[in-house]
Amino acid sequence: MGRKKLEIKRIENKSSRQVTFSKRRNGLIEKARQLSVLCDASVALLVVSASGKLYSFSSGDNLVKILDRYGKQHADDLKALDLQSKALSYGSHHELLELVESQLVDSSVDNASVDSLAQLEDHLETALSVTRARKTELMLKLVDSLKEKEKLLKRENQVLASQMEKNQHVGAEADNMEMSPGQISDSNLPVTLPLLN
Amino acid sequence: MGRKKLEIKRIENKSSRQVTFSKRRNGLIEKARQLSVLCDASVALLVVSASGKLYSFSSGDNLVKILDRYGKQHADDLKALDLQSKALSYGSHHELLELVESQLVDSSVDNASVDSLAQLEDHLETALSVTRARKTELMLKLVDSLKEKEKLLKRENQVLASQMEKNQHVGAEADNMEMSPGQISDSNLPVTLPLLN
DNA sequence: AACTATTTATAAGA
DNA sequence: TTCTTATAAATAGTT
Repeated sequence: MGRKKLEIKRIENKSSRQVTFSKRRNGLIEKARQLSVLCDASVALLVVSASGKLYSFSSGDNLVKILDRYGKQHADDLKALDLQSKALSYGSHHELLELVESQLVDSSVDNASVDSLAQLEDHLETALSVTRARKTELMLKLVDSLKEKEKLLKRENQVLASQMEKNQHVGAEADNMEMSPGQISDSNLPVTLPLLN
Repeated sequence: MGRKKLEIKRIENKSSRQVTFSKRRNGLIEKARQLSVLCDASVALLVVSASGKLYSFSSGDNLVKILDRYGKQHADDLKALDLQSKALSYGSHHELLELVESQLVDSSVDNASVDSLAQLEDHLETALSVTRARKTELMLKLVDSLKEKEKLLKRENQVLASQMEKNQHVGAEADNMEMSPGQISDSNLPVTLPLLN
Protein backbone atom coordinates (compact mmCIF):
# COMPACT_ATOMS: atom_id res chain seq x y z
CA MET A 1 0.00 0.00 0.00
CA GLY A 2 2.66 2.39 -1.03
CA ARG A 3 4.18 3.60 -4.23
CA LYS A 4 5.43 0.12 -5.02
CA LYS A 5 4.39 -3.33 -4.00
CA LEU A 6 6.79 -4.56 -1.36
CA GLU A 7 7.82 -8.18 -1.13
CA ILE A 8 7.50 -9.58 2.37
CA LYS A 9 11.10 -10.43 3.11
CA ARG A 10 13.76 -8.81 5.24
CA ILE A 11 14.52 -5.28 4.04
CA GLU A 12 18.24 -5.20 3.46
CA ASN A 13 18.75 -1.45 3.48
CA LYS A 14 19.23 -0.58 7.10
CA SER A 15 17.73 2.88 7.13
CA SER A 16 14.64 2.03 5.15
CA ARG A 17 14.20 -1.01 7.35
CA GLN A 18 14.29 1.32 10.35
CA VAL A 19 11.78 3.67 8.74
CA THR A 20 9.47 0.84 7.80
CA PHE A 21 9.75 -0.59 11.30
CA SER A 22 8.71 2.69 12.81
CA LYS A 23 5.75 3.16 10.48
CA ARG A 24 4.45 -0.37 10.58
CA ARG A 25 4.96 -0.72 14.29
CA ASN A 26 2.74 2.30 14.89
CA GLY A 27 0.21 0.97 12.43
CA LEU A 28 0.17 -2.43 14.07
CA ILE A 29 -0.33 -0.97 17.52
CA GLU A 30 -3.17 1.21 16.25
CA LYS A 31 -4.82 -1.80 14.61
CA ALA A 32 -4.49 -3.74 17.83
CA ARG A 33 -6.13 -0.89 19.73
CA GLN A 34 -8.97 -0.70 17.24
CA LEU A 35 -9.63 -4.41 17.37
CA SER A 36 -9.85 -4.36 21.13
CA VAL A 37 -12.25 -1.42 21.11
CA LEU A 38 -14.45 -2.45 18.20
CA CYS A 39 -14.85 -6.06 19.18
CA ASP A 40 -14.53 -5.94 22.93
CA ALA A 41 -11.52 -8.22 22.86
CA SER A 42 -8.41 -8.44 25.00
CA VAL A 43 -5.30 -7.80 22.99
CA ALA A 44 -1.68 -7.88 24.03
CA LEU A 45 1.07 -6.96 21.61
CA LEU A 46 4.78 -6.97 22.23
CA VAL A 47 7.29 -5.82 19.63
CA VAL A 48 11.02 -5.94 20.14
CA SER A 49 13.14 -4.20 17.54
CA ALA A 50 16.33 -5.78 16.24
CA SER A 51 18.18 -3.32 18.45
CA GLY A 52 16.32 -4.59 21.49
CA LYS A 53 13.85 -1.82 22.17
CA LEU A 54 10.46 -2.99 23.34
CA TYR A 55 7.15 -1.50 22.30
CA SER A 56 3.83 -2.80 23.43
CA PHE A 57 0.13 -2.39 23.55
CA SER A 58 -2.39 -4.02 25.76
CA SER A 59 -6.09 -3.42 26.02
CA GLY A 60 -7.40 -2.23 29.35
CA ASP A 61 -3.87 -1.88 30.71
CA ASN A 62 -4.15 -5.44 31.95
CA LEU A 63 -1.53 -7.34 30.10
CA VAL A 64 -1.08 -9.41 33.21
CA LYS A 65 -4.67 -10.58 33.05
CA ILE A 66 -4.33 -11.54 29.42
CA LEU A 67 -1.20 -13.46 30.27
CA ASP A 68 -3.10 -15.11 33.09
CA ARG A 69 -5.73 -16.32 30.69
CA TYR A 70 -3.07 -17.45 28.29
CA GLY A 71 -1.37 -19.38 31.04
CA LYS A 72 -4.56 -20.92 32.27
CA GLN A 73 -5.61 -22.08 28.86
CA HIS A 74 -2.19 -23.55 28.39
CA ALA A 75 -2.42 -25.31 31.73
CA ASP A 76 -5.88 -26.63 30.87
CA ASP A 77 -4.62 -27.96 27.57
CA LEU A 78 -1.84 -29.78 29.35
CA LYS A 79 -4.27 -31.25 31.85
CA ALA A 80 -6.64 -32.39 29.12
CA LEU A 81 -3.76 -33.93 27.25
CA ASP A 82 -2.56 -35.62 30.40
CA LEU A 83 -5.96 -37.12 31.13
CA GLN A 84 -6.50 -38.16 27.55
CA SER A 85 -3.35 -40.22 27.47
CA LYS A 86 -3.73 -41.47 31.01
CA ALA A 87 -3.06 -45.10 30.22
CA LEU A 88 -0.31 -44.34 27.74
CA SER A 89 1.35 -41.46 29.50
CA TYR A 90 3.81 -43.50 31.48
CA GLY A 91 5.08 -44.98 28.27
CA SER A 92 5.33 -41.75 26.38
CA HIS A 93 6.93 -40.04 29.32
CA HIS A 94 9.55 -42.75 29.46
CA GLU A 95 10.09 -42.52 25.72
CA LEU A 96 10.50 -38.78 25.94
CA LEU A 97 13.15 -39.18 28.60
CA GLU A 98 14.98 -41.71 26.45
CA LEU A 99 14.87 -39.39 23.47
CA VAL A 100 16.31 -36.59 25.56
CA GLU A 101 19.01 -38.84 26.91
CA SER A 102 20.11 -39.96 23.46
CA GLN A 103 20.16 -36.35 22.29
CA LEU A 104 22.26 -35.43 25.28
CA VAL A 105 24.81 -38.05 24.36
CA ASP A 106 24.85 -36.89 20.75
CA SER A 107 25.31 -33.27 21.69
CA SER A 108 28.38 -34.02 23.77
CA VAL A 109 29.95 -36.25 21.14
CA ASP A 110 30.15 -33.90 18.19
CA ASN A 111 30.02 -30.19 17.77
CA ALA A 112 26.32 -29.55 17.97
CA SER A 113 24.75 -26.83 15.90
CA VAL A 114 22.79 -24.06 17.50
CA ASP A 115 19.67 -25.45 15.91
CA SER A 116 20.10 -28.93 17.30
CA LEU A 117 20.89 -27.49 20.71
CA ALA A 118 17.73 -25.41 20.50
CA GLN A 119 15.81 -28.56 19.66
CA LEU A 120 17.40 -30.33 22.60
CA GLU A 121 16.43 -27.41 24.80
CA ASP A 122 12.82 -27.77 23.71
CA HIS A 123 12.82 -31.47 24.45
CA LEU A 124 14.41 -30.92 27.82
CA GLU A 125 11.81 -28.34 28.70
CA THR A 126 9.05 -30.66 27.60
CA ALA A 127 10.50 -33.50 29.64
CA LEU A 128 10.81 -31.20 32.61
CA SER A 129 7.21 -30.04 32.31
CA VAL A 130 5.86 -33.54 31.90
CA THR A 131 7.92 -34.78 34.83
CA ARG A 132 6.75 -31.94 37.03
CA ALA A 133 3.15 -32.47 36.03
CA ARG A 134 3.45 -36.15 36.87
CA LYS A 135 5.06 -35.40 40.21
CA THR A 136 2.25 -33.03 41.11
CA GLU A 137 -0.39 -35.46 39.91
CA LEU A 138 1.03 -38.28 42.00
CA MET A 139 1.34 -36.11 45.08
CA LEU A 140 -2.22 -34.90 44.72
CA LYS A 141 -3.42 -38.49 44.39
CA LEU A 142 -1.45 -39.44 47.49
CA VAL A 143 -3.01 -36.57 49.41
CA ASP A 144 -6.47 -37.63 48.26
CA SER A 145 -5.94 -41.25 49.28
CA LEU A 146 -4.63 -40.18 52.67
CA LYS A 147 -7.65 -37.98 53.21
CA GLU A 148 -9.86 -40.88 52.26
CA LYS A 149 -8.09 -43.11 54.77
CA GLU A 150 -8.53 -40.45 57.41
CA LYS A 151 -12.25 -40.30 56.74
CA LEU A 152 -12.61 -44.08 56.99
CA LEU A 153 -10.57 -44.25 60.19
CA LYS A 154 -12.68 -41.54 61.78
CA ARG A 155 -15.80 -43.43 60.83
CA GLU A 156 -14.34 -46.60 62.31
CA ASN A 157 -13.58 -44.71 65.51
CA GLN A 158 -17.14 -43.47 65.73
CA VAL A 159 -18.48 -46.96 65.21
CA LEU A 160 -16.19 -48.35 67.92
CA ALA A 161 -17.06 -45.58 70.34
CA SER A 162 -20.80 -46.00 69.87
CA GLN A 163 -20.38 -49.75 70.12
CA MET A 164 -18.63 -49.32 73.47
CA GLU A 165 -21.36 -47.06 74.69
CA LYS A 166 -23.95 -49.62 73.66
CA ASN A 167 -22.07 -52.42 75.43
CA GLN A 168 -21.89 -50.30 78.53
CA HIS A 169 -25.67 -49.86 78.49
CA VAL A 170 -26.37 -53.51 77.81
CA GLY A 171 -24.07 -54.58 80.60
CA ALA A 172 -22.38 -57.70 79.28
CA GLU A 173 -22.58 -60.32 82.04
CA ALA A 174 -20.74 -62.87 79.89
CA ASP A 175 -17.30 -62.77 81.46
CA ASN A 176 -16.35 -65.90 79.62
CA MET A 177 -17.53 -64.78 76.20
CA GLU A 178 -14.38 -64.38 74.08
CA MET A 179 -14.34 -62.22 71.05
CA SER A 180 -11.28 -61.07 69.07
CA PRO A 181 -11.01 -57.54 67.61
CA GLY A 182 -11.22 -59.15 64.17
CA GLN A 183 -14.56 -60.62 64.99
CA ILE A 184 -15.73 -57.31 66.30
CA SER A 185 -14.85 -55.80 63.01
CA ASP A 186 -16.63 -58.49 61.07
CA SER A 187 -19.93 -57.86 62.73
CA ASN A 188 -19.93 -54.16 63.45
CA LEU A 189 -17.70 -52.17 61.10
CA PRO A 190 -18.26 -50.82 57.58
CA VAL A 191 -17.21 -53.06 54.71
CA THR A 192 -14.71 -50.42 53.64
CA LEU A 193 -12.47 -51.05 56.61
CA PRO A 194 -10.29 -53.79 55.05
CA LEU A 195 -8.98 -51.14 52.68
CA LEU A 196 -7.18 -49.50 55.54
CA ASN A 197 -4.52 -52.14 55.94
CA MET B 1 -11.34 1.21 4.37
CA GLY B 2 -14.77 -0.06 3.74
CA ARG B 3 -18.01 1.21 2.30
CA LYS B 4 -18.46 3.58 5.21
CA LYS B 5 -16.10 5.12 7.67
CA LEU B 6 -16.42 3.23 10.90
CA GLU B 7 -16.16 4.96 14.24
CA ILE B 8 -13.74 3.25 16.58
CA LYS B 9 -16.10 2.27 19.33
CA ARG B 10 -17.66 -1.00 20.40
CA ILE B 11 -19.83 -2.46 17.61
CA GLU B 12 -23.21 -3.06 19.18
CA ASN B 13 -24.60 -5.51 16.63
CA LYS B 14 -23.41 -8.88 17.79
CA SER B 15 -23.04 -10.63 14.46
CA SER B 16 -21.26 -7.80 12.69
CA ARG B 17 -19.01 -7.49 15.72
CA GLN B 18 -18.17 -11.15 15.30
CA VAL B 19 -17.51 -10.75 11.57
CA THR B 20 -15.35 -7.69 12.12
CA PHE B 21 -13.45 -9.49 14.83
CA SER B 22 -12.68 -12.34 12.51
CA LYS B 23 -11.54 -10.11 9.66
CA ARG B 24 -9.49 -7.68 11.69
CA ARG B 25 -7.96 -10.38 13.81
CA ASN B 26 -6.63 -12.09 10.69
CA GLY B 27 -5.44 -8.78 9.36
CA LEU B 28 -3.68 -7.94 12.59
CA ILE B 29 -1.91 -11.27 12.75
CA GLU B 30 -0.79 -10.93 9.14
CA LYS B 31 0.53 -7.43 9.83
CA ALA B 32 2.39 -8.72 12.85
CA ARG B 33 3.95 -11.44 10.72
CA GLN B 34 4.98 -8.96 8.05
CA LEU B 35 6.56 -6.62 10.55
CA SER B 36 8.62 -9.39 12.04
CA VAL B 37 9.83 -10.53 8.61
CA LEU B 38 10.43 -7.14 7.01
CA CYS B 39 12.20 -5.59 9.93
CA ASP B 40 13.76 -8.55 11.66
CA ALA B 41 11.84 -7.87 14.85
CA SER B 42 10.42 -10.12 17.54
CA VAL B 43 6.68 -9.85 17.76
CA ALA B 44 4.24 -11.52 20.11
CA LEU B 45 0.53 -10.99 19.76
CA LEU B 46 -2.22 -12.41 21.91
CA VAL B 47 -5.89 -11.85 21.16
CA VAL B 48 -8.64 -13.12 23.39
CA SER B 49 -12.16 -12.83 22.01
CA ALA B 50 -15.03 -11.76 24.23
CA SER B 51 -16.08 -15.40 24.24
CA GLY B 52 -12.69 -16.41 25.60
CA LYS B 53 -11.03 -17.96 22.58
CA LEU B 54 -7.35 -17.25 22.24
CA TYR B 55 -5.51 -16.46 19.04
CA SER B 56 -1.85 -15.69 18.90
CA PHE B 57 1.14 -15.02 16.77
CA SER B 58 4.74 -14.93 17.68
CA SER B 59 7.97 -14.68 15.77
CA GLY B 60 10.88 -16.69 16.99
CA ASP B 61 10.78 -18.42 20.32
CA ASN B 62 12.09 -16.05 22.92
CA LEU B 63 9.02 -14.02 23.69
CA VAL B 64 6.81 -17.07 23.76
CA LYS B 65 9.15 -18.80 26.13
CA ILE B 66 9.02 -15.87 28.48
CA LEU B 67 5.25 -15.88 28.27
CA ASP B 68 5.13 -19.63 28.75
CA ARG B 69 7.30 -19.41 31.78
CA TYR B 70 5.16 -16.67 33.17
CA GLY B 71 2.05 -18.74 32.61
CA LYS B 72 3.46 -21.88 34.14
CA GLN B 73 4.87 -19.98 37.08
CA HIS B 74 1.47 -18.49 37.70
CA ALA B 75 -0.27 -21.85 37.50
CA ASP B 76 2.14 -23.25 40.04
CA ASP B 77 1.54 -20.22 42.19
CA LEU B 78 -2.20 -20.82 42.15
CA LYS B 79 -1.73 -24.42 43.20
CA ALA B 80 0.63 -23.41 45.97
CA LEU B 81 -1.87 -20.80 47.07
CA ASP B 82 -4.51 -23.48 47.27
CA LEU B 83 -2.32 -25.47 49.62
CA GLN B 84 -1.57 -22.37 51.63
CA SER B 85 -4.95 -22.52 53.32
CA LYS B 86 -3.93 -25.81 54.89
CA ALA B 87 -0.38 -24.83 55.75
CA LEU B 88 1.77 -21.98 56.93
CA SER B 89 3.30 -18.59 56.17
CA TYR B 90 4.22 -17.14 52.82
CA GLY B 91 5.91 -13.76 53.38
CA SER B 92 8.97 -13.24 51.22
CA HIS B 93 7.75 -15.47 48.45
CA HIS B 94 4.73 -13.27 47.93
CA GLU B 95 6.95 -10.19 47.83
CA LEU B 96 9.08 -11.78 45.14
CA LEU B 97 6.03 -12.47 43.04
CA GLU B 98 4.90 -8.88 43.43
CA LEU B 99 8.31 -7.63 42.38
CA VAL B 100 8.22 -9.79 39.30
CA GLU B 101 4.71 -8.73 38.42
CA SER B 102 5.54 -5.06 38.70
CA GLN B 103 8.61 -5.55 36.53
CA LEU B 104 6.52 -7.34 33.98
CA VAL B 105 4.08 -4.46 33.83
CA ASP B 106 6.89 -1.90 33.64
CA SER B 107 8.60 -3.74 30.85
CA SER B 108 5.48 -3.64 28.74
CA VAL B 109 4.65 -0.03 29.52
CA ASP B 110 7.84 1.69 28.48
CA ASN B 111 10.77 0.76 26.34
CA ALA B 112 12.82 -1.86 28.08
CA SER B 113 16.42 -2.55 27.23
CA VAL B 114 17.74 -6.01 26.56
CA ASP B 115 19.57 -5.79 29.87
CA SER B 116 16.45 -5.02 31.84
CA LEU B 117 14.60 -7.84 30.07
CA ALA B 118 17.43 -10.19 30.99
CA GLN B 119 17.10 -9.03 34.58
CA LEU B 120 13.37 -9.65 34.43
CA GLU B 121 14.04 -13.11 33.05
CA ASP B 122 16.31 -13.84 36.00
CA HIS B 123 13.67 -12.71 38.45
CA LEU B 124 11.03 -14.77 36.71
CA GLU B 125 13.20 -17.84 36.89
CA THR B 126 13.93 -17.22 40.54
CA ALA B 127 10.24 -16.81 41.26
CA LEU B 128 9.52 -19.98 39.35
CA SER B 129 12.09 -21.98 41.30
CA VAL B 130 11.03 -20.61 44.63
CA THR B 131 7.38 -21.25 43.83
CA ARG B 132 8.03 -24.81 42.77
CA ALA B 133 10.16 -25.50 45.82
CA ARG B 134 7.49 -24.07 48.08
CA LYS B 135 4.78 -26.06 46.35
CA THR B 136 6.69 -29.28 46.86
CA GLU B 137 7.53 -28.36 50.43
CA LEU B 138 3.90 -27.66 51.26
CA MET B 139 2.69 -30.84 49.62
CA LEU B 140 5.24 -32.93 51.47
CA LYS B 141 4.23 -31.29 54.75
CA LEU B 142 0.60 -31.98 53.98
CA VAL B 143 1.40 -35.62 53.22
CA ASP B 144 3.38 -35.92 56.46
CA SER B 145 0.61 -34.41 58.53
CA LEU B 146 -1.93 -36.72 56.94
CA LYS B 147 0.23 -39.75 57.65
CA GLU B 148 0.59 -38.56 61.24
CA LYS B 149 -3.17 -38.22 61.54
CA GLU B 150 -3.55 -41.70 60.13
CA LYS B 151 -1.16 -43.10 62.71
CA LEU B 152 -2.98 -41.41 65.57
CA LEU B 153 -6.36 -42.55 64.31
CA LYS B 154 -5.17 -46.12 64.02
CA ARG B 155 -3.82 -45.97 67.57
CA GLU B 156 -7.10 -44.56 68.76
CA ASN B 157 -8.89 -47.40 67.02
CA GLN B 158 -6.66 -49.96 68.70
CA VAL B 159 -7.28 -48.40 72.09
CA LEU B 160 -11.00 -48.42 71.49
CA ALA B 161 -10.96 -52.01 70.29
CA SER B 162 -8.94 -53.26 73.23
CA GLN B 163 -11.12 -51.24 75.58
CA MET B 164 -14.16 -53.01 74.14
CA GLU B 165 -12.48 -56.36 74.53
CA LYS B 166 -11.60 -55.53 78.14
CA ASN B 167 -15.21 -54.50 78.85
CA GLN B 168 -16.32 -57.74 77.36
CA HIS B 169 -13.95 -59.71 79.66
CA VAL B 170 -14.79 -57.74 82.79
CA GLY B 171 -18.45 -58.14 82.08
CA ALA B 172 -19.85 -54.85 83.28
CA GLU B 173 -22.83 -55.79 85.41
CA ALA B 174 -23.54 -52.11 86.00
CA ASP B 175 -26.32 -51.54 83.50
CA ASN B 176 -26.90 -48.15 85.06
CA MET B 177 -23.26 -47.03 84.84
CA GLU B 178 -23.29 -44.23 82.26
CA MET B 179 -20.12 -43.17 80.47
CA SER B 180 -19.96 -40.80 77.48
CA PRO B 181 -17.48 -41.27 74.63
CA GLY B 182 -15.78 -38.09 75.81
CA GLN B 183 -15.07 -39.64 79.18
CA ILE B 184 -13.72 -42.73 77.52
CA SER B 185 -11.31 -40.60 75.56
CA ASP B 186 -10.17 -38.74 78.63
CA SER B 187 -9.03 -41.84 80.39
CA ASN B 188 -7.82 -44.08 77.60
CA LEU B 189 -6.70 -42.14 74.57
CA PRO B 190 -3.45 -40.30 73.71
CA VAL B 191 -3.34 -36.60 74.50
CA THR B 192 -2.81 -35.88 70.82
CA LEU B 193 -6.30 -36.91 69.88
CA PRO B 194 -7.97 -33.49 70.21
CA LEU B 195 -5.85 -32.38 67.21
CA LEU B 196 -7.79 -34.71 65.01
CA ASN B 197 -11.04 -32.77 65.07
C1' DA C 1 -17.63 -17.00 1.96
C1' DA C 2 -17.37 -13.54 -2.07
C1' DC C 3 -17.66 -9.08 -3.83
C1' DT C 4 -16.57 -4.14 -4.33
C1' DA C 5 -16.74 0.69 -3.06
C1' DT C 6 -14.24 3.07 0.06
C1' DT C 7 -11.19 4.04 3.58
C1' DT C 8 -6.76 3.38 5.48
C1' DA C 9 -1.92 2.29 5.54
C1' DT C 10 2.28 3.07 3.82
C1' DA C 11 6.57 3.21 0.20
C1' DA C 12 9.07 6.40 -1.83
C1' DG C 13 10.41 10.95 -2.22
C1' DA C 14 11.40 15.49 -0.19
C1' DT D 1 12.21 12.18 11.90
C1' DT D 2 8.12 14.19 9.62
C1' DC D 3 5.18 15.48 5.64
C1' DT D 4 3.36 14.49 1.19
C1' DT D 5 1.23 11.75 -2.17
C1' DA D 6 0.57 7.92 -5.23
C1' DT D 7 -0.69 3.48 -4.73
C1' DA D 8 -1.35 -0.96 -2.36
C1' DA D 9 -4.06 -3.21 1.13
C1' DA D 10 -7.67 -3.80 4.29
C1' DT D 11 -12.18 -3.97 5.17
C1' DA D 12 -17.60 -2.37 5.90
C1' DG D 13 -21.52 -3.30 4.04
C1' DT D 14 -23.76 -6.08 0.70
C1' DT D 15 -25.04 -10.44 -1.75
